[in-house]
Amino acid sequence: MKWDTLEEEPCSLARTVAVIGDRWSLLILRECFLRIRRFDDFQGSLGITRHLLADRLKKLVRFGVLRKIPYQEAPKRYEYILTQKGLDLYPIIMSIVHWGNIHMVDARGRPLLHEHKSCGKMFDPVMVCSECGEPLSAKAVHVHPGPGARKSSPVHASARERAKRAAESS
Amino acid sequence: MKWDTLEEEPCSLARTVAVIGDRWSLLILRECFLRIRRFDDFQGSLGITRHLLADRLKKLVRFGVLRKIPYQEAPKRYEYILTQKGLDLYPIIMSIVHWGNIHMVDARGRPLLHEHKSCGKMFDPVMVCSECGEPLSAKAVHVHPGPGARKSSPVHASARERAKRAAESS
DNA sequence: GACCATAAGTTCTATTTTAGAACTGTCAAT
DNA sequence: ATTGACAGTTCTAAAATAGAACTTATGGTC
Repeated sequence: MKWDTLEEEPCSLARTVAVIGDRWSLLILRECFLRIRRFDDFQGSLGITRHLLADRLKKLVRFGVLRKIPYQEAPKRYEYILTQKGLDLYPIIMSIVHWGNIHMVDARGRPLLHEHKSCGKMFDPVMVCSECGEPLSAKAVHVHPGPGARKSSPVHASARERAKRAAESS
Repeated sequence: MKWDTLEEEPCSLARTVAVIGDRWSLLILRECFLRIRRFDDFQGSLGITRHLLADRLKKLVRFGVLRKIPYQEAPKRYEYILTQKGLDLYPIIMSIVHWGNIHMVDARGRPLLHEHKSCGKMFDPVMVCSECGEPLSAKAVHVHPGPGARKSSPVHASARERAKRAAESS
């Protein structure tokens, strides 16, 4: 599968993965949320090769996640800042950080703590239902095909076929 | 940077990216949450090469995200199911899907809709503060070094150096 | 008994991507 | 005139991926 076929999949996860589904994009975005904006700062803090950094920044700009803003003329220099579309990635970044905090920390504990300015407390992110406000778990969610679903979704094709065969043979 | 150096970074995001930070791992996990469990079903629904699928499943088992459970003897066959550690990835998957629903859908609309069984309504996931329950935004969060932080964090090294130079020259 | 199917991989080669380092161009300051 | 900052580009070697064929174990069919 090529990266550009991924963008066209009838699946919101696949399309998002086409944008952020590689390690460097996610690490670059982490830096963006930590107020890093310039090429050499990304390069220095991440240890990414300059070649790949240029490539990934270009991709994130192309997808509208980052915007190139000039911060000086002569010589013309740009910095990369998050668009609203990019800022909306915050729940993804935070849920990734939170999972790492729970499952991947060593004996020394968390590398970073997060303070919620509104309430002044150190917090963890919690994902809740927009309708009832209760915390979400995989088991409490049922999936339905939406208007953008593919007629015959490939997602369950072979599992469905096995189910059909089982039904026929009984 | 190698994948295994990523696991040891003093950053919960980097460590999580070492586990799920490639397109196939995320797509495999999507299938897991849609109740796909078997090798050929993953292969058929994703179109991933068998080689890479075997490799990624092995990695996810190694990290304790999936567990191999025998479902028949003679010949011995296994299926892959999510551990609790794997189930805890749900907020990550959901926030990725949600971002795609908002920013990457075409004219036809969302491929999938989600129903919250507890309240019976179609919902979107919302990330809130564990302490006050308010929705989170990047701007309302302040980051502090935690107990597992590196002494001299490389994260802001060059930005800090620039700040220092600016201070000295003024 | 020979032949086909199922399931879960493994092996092979060609292509693509990435790592690592060096190089380019523009301007400012010394 | 030289040095340094900044934002890239170019180069080659190493690693990862795609795509297809092959393997192993078993059960069922002609």
